[in-house]
Amino acid sequence: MATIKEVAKIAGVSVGTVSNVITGSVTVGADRKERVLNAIREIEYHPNHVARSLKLQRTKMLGMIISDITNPFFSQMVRGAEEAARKQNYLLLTFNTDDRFEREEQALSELRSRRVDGILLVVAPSQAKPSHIVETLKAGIPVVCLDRIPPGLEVDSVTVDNINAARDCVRHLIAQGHRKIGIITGTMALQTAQQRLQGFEETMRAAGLEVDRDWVRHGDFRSESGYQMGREILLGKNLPTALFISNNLMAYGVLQALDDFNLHCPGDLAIATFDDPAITQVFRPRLTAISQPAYSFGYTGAELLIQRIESKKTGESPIAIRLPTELHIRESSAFEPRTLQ
Amino acid sequence: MATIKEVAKIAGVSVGTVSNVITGSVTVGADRKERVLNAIREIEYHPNHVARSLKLQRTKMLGMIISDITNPFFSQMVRGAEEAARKQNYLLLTFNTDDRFEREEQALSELRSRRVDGILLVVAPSQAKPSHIVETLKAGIPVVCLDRIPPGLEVDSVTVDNINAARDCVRHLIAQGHRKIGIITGTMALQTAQQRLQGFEETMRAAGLEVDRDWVRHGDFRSESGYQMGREILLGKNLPTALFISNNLMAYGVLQALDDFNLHCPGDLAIATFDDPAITQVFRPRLTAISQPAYSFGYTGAELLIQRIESKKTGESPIAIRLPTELHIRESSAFEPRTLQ
DNA sequence: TTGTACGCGTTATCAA
DNA sequence: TTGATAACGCGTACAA
Repeated sequence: MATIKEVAKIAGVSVGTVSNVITGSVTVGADRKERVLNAIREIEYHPNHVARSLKLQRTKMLGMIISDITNPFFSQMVRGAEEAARKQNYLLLTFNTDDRFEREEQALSELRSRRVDGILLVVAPSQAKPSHIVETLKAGIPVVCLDRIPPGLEVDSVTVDNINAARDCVRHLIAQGHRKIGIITGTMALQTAQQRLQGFEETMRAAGLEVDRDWVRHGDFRSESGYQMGREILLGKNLPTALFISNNLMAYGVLQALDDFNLHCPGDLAIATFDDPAITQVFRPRLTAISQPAYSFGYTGAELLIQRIESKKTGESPIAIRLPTELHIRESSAFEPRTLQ
Repeated sequence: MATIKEVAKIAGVSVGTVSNVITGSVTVGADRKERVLNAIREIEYHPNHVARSLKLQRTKMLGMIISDITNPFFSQMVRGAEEAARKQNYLLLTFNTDDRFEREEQALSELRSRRVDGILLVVAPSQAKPSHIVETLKAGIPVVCLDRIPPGLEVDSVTVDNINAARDCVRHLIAQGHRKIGIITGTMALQTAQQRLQGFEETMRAAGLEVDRDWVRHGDFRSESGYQMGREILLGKNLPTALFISNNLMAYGVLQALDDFNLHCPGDLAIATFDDPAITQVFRPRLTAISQPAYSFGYTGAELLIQRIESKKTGESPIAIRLPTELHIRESSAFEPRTLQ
């Protein structure tokens, strides 16, 4: 690998001059500049970013910790973050935790060793105090939490209003004619799951509607749990006519369960869900869904993070960005129970 | 940020000893080791990986260049690569090119500056000679091409047998009773697109079936092009009964087009496609699809790449790994034209 | 405007 | 087994 020294030798100038040409911070005489540029091209010199990072004490890398890139919600998020990052010459180092706390700890530790300039974090569920995050912050590494906020932590964040989104969605189900409505929650250790449940319960209570205890099931945001909970509900004696499901993956699981029983949506069970990836929209049933601005989560989060990094303001009060959601009403939430047909 | 020097001072030993404790390469006396470990914990020392990289001349980072993480095919691939990488303590630096050649060049250049130890590459379509890849290889940075092989380049690769996969799929359509079959190809500058078309044409010819020129459309692997080509075909006077589509995204586009015309699959137009992401399988219509081992592309590719890196065998003849595909026959390819009902 | 020399935090070599 | 020290490649004072 060519070094700055070799470039200097070929161009017949000093390393300082080459460096000045590259960074552009200091003006260099036109002739020398020319010679340097030629030398760079000649030996295909690529500035060693590792050495530069060591010297400058910053890597121009952002760490990004998510649960699973395979979930369209997160792949959109990563895409958004990457785009915002690249625009300011940052690169992304991505980790999947599968929502496992140990993995998050490992990722954070690794990222600190790698000396990333900041971290985008979708926290994993946990009962433990988020001391690993606190320590990271204390070490002067900015962290922006995306989608979820760890309980009892003051930190920059980009979120949505889960309570209101859930409320609107459940109201819609009621307006459709549904009275017997159930819910599959996400991992209850997560704030988002709690809030979606809260929105559901408040709305049902306000409408004076009973919720059978069998209709409230706690999943973990993965499709297998949706499948499992869906089955359990369908095996009950008293069936709801509609289900509010706390994310897309679990909704797919429920659809799978319906299929097993040879049941249909919405005829046998109506469904409304969080998350609304574009790819599913050409298929049937069309899902009534609360769309979250997944891409913006990443984009906005990265922008905020970089701002924090470059302004070096530590100890500021946390910035909390709220992004809007939107309820898309489609066929899966229709009220058309079989018995009426 | 704490340094190894501070650890040494606190533990009352030399930096060399601390280093030995950390890397574990040299045996250190039990008492000193103890003291070092305590000091590390006390000041929360995280070894500076940047400095280590500079010294060791390797970063334990892999570059990964794909077209779009948002496509489930690639997110699976990235996930696989990440898992294989982490198993051997490598991290992934990911780039989306949107299949644009300039972005690929930028990415490669950036990755070389970052001194990644190797690169996983899904090449973008291009007429140009892949000199940027050749130069990278020449610089001693191993590259493994995933899914697609750039024309005229000897390089390690992980691919599938596109010709045979397409052949099997088209044979299935014929066996179903279809005689009027069209195709939407991918970007024709890409080997995969060419091969899928080739498999299609060979099979049709072998079966003595005519292919209307209007039924052969060239897309670009993105859903918009599937939508566009789908519309054009549906607007024609002579309609095919089935369409072989070269990837998942374009298939969604075609479904969208069918929807616009209030037409149904497979009743009005049967469909078979490349790629088979799990999430779509609970929806209708169920797509007849050729599943590719997306995860394995990444996993196997990363393993191969790391092997190359660590064995340092340069100038070896390229290794070409072939992964199996599988045809999943579902309802979207059924032969049940409306006129017969 | 240009060149020299130092230091960023490690690891490896060598001598003790 | 341990400690001192020389790189790794770059950016940047500082001197010229």
